[in-house]
Amino acid sequence: MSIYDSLNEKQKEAVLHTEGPLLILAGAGSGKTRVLTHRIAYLIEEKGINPWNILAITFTNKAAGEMRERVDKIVGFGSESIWVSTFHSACVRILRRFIDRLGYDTSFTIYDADDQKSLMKDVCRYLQVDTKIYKERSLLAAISAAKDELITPKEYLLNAGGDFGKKKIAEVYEEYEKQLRANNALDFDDLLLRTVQLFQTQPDVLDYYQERFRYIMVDEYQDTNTAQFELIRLLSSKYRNLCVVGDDDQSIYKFRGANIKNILSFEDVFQDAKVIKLEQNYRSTGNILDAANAVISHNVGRKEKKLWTEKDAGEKITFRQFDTAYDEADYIVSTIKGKTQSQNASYNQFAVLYRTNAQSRLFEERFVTANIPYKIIGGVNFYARREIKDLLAYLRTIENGRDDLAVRRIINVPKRGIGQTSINRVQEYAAEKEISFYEALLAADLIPGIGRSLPKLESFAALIEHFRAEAGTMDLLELLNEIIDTIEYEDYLRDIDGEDAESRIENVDELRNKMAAYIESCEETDEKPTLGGFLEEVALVADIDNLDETSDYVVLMTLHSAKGLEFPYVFLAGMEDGLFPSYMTITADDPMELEEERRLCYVGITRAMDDLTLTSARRRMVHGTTQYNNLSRFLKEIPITLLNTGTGRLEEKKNMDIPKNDVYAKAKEAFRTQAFGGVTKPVQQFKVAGQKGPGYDVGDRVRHMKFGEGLVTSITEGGRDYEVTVDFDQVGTKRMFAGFAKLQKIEE
DNA sequence: GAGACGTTTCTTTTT
DNA sequence: GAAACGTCTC
Repeated sequence: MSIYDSLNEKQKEAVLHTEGPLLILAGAGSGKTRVLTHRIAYLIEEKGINPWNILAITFTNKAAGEMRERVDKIVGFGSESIWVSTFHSACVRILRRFIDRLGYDTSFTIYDADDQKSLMKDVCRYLQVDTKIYKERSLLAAISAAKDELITPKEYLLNAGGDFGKKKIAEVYEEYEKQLRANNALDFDDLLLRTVQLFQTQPDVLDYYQERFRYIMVDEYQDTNTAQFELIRLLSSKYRNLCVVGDDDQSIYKFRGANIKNILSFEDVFQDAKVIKLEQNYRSTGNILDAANAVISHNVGRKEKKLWTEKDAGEKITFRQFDTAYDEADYIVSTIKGKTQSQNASYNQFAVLYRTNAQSRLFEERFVTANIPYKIIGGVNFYARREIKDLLAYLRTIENGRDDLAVRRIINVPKRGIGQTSINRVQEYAAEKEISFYEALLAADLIPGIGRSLPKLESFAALIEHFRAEAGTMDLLELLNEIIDTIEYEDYLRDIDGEDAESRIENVDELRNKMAAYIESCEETDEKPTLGGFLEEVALVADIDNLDETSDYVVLMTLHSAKGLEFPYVFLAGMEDGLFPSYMTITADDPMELEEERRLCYVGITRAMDDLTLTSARRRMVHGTTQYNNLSRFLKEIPITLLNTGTGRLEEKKNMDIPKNDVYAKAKEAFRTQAFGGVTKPVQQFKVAGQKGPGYDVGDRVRHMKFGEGLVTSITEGGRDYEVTVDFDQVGTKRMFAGFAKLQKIEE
């Protein structure tokens, strides 16, 4: 009996189809990782393909590690020469070797979101862009979107036409690129973009990798963006052995540039592509699967498929609504406690999923009080913490003297009496001489007007030079310790914030551990540990990579992070309109945004194997104010027969019994959300109850001819008419003019 | 140049 | 409610 006999017919078909383009539409829990690993095994063992010629791309490092492990088990040996990695790490590996062809140094630095923002601030200051009008964040978002689509600054300008805003973005984009290059740095999007450019302009490099990667597999294909698509198209265009696995129903990264067309039109681009659907689900019970199918069927733009299972219907899905988010957290935590006792479940069988990272805090408190081990995935990345970034900036400065951002970050950390004025002088001098900030520091005595700061600058430069010299002789860990000791960093932390100091120092310790782990992993693969290698690994880890299934803790994370995982018991918290789906998507003009949100819900439901619990709260604190939310519309898409609600129906307490002043808070909140999403208008005065108005007030229930009943959340005077915002029960929040809307107040 | 204090903005999701 | 930002004082 061969290992392939354990596969079902469809899975087997996918494994055996090795030549030419192949699209596997794999529903949630249909065993796609199994297919991929068996396919790799089949290629090596039955087809005699050299493992060296196989490339497998996954979404996270964690998935890559698991795949390698599983292939290891089936194949025996040779699996270490398969390339299993994420898009980003594959690109870094290629660029470290060839990026000099594009005029960068191969020791380039990778900038994270934080670095990007600092750089963008510099750019805006330099170009005198008003960041009140053009926010750094939105500029970066626009640039990132452009890079995902492989659009260069010049092309962006051409596309802008007469649009002033776009022309401005093009200008910023160009300068941003210039500064990245000057710093010998790449941002995340660059990693993909530059690799594509490398392949486009260097035929010999492309040919080298085409020859190497004769068999390519891409997991989570529905989440690839245009740059990633182009990358694999180029790589696979010679041998055409491209196998992509994805599920259009699980596409949840549109905001990051994922192009769902990549999967929906795969067959158009690769005309001879074979398509295989995997629809048998091995993960969830019948009820859970029915609920998932029911929810996702509300989406219009999707490839028709229906998951089925041989499993029993299982327990009904539990739903509970609570007064507050605290009650919700209490319920979930005590239920977990209860089930570990009554059903003898272990903590690592539970996951709590939510829409936004902010929701994790309440749970964290409760888990601590209940003394239940837990792990929060996501939120503030470990490597984004201030103390870690400081130390990494030292390492980066040692590694890449052109990384101005890193140098400027640490020039006065710990305090050396070097202030903004001196930094600006150095900066100006560097710009004038067209040298890096650090080079300017080395010649600080030539900087005009530097005055009394000179000795401080010189001693900082000497410090870095000292570390550089040591970097040549010491091993990595010694170097890190030397830095921490020399700058007396732990004392510095105690100085600046007494209270948090200890946890920050623990983080510093953790950084040492991470470095030690890196060195160890190098020994396993016989690579030489380098500073560059460490910094690279650090730049590309996602928090989810730290999830360890063998440790016994409850996992808390966002729905996005949960993709690809499964748990026997799943809690989906915060099932409320306004939170999930978010206000952004409810009020968006584009209905596709709500569909993406629904896919996220589908992802959440399908994480559960045996037991799914949905919860919501009537009120919760958001941004420091109390918000009142109705039940999530997604809940109502689940057939009531699948739910155990305690009462047999979806109970919905209307917002009528809310104290008046809270209604105002909500109204204000709603207005702000509206103003933020739409055209920015000066905030107008809120009408106070009792004054002349359209015949109803904030907090009243009204009826609209088309939209039905809803709650008035704000009324503002807009010139000749009143502008009314109503949260309708059926269609969500709408803003309209009272004169046209003809709203009828419902008397209670 | 540094620290204290008040004000404003933000949050959807992440490699 | 926190973090980032701006302003003021020493």
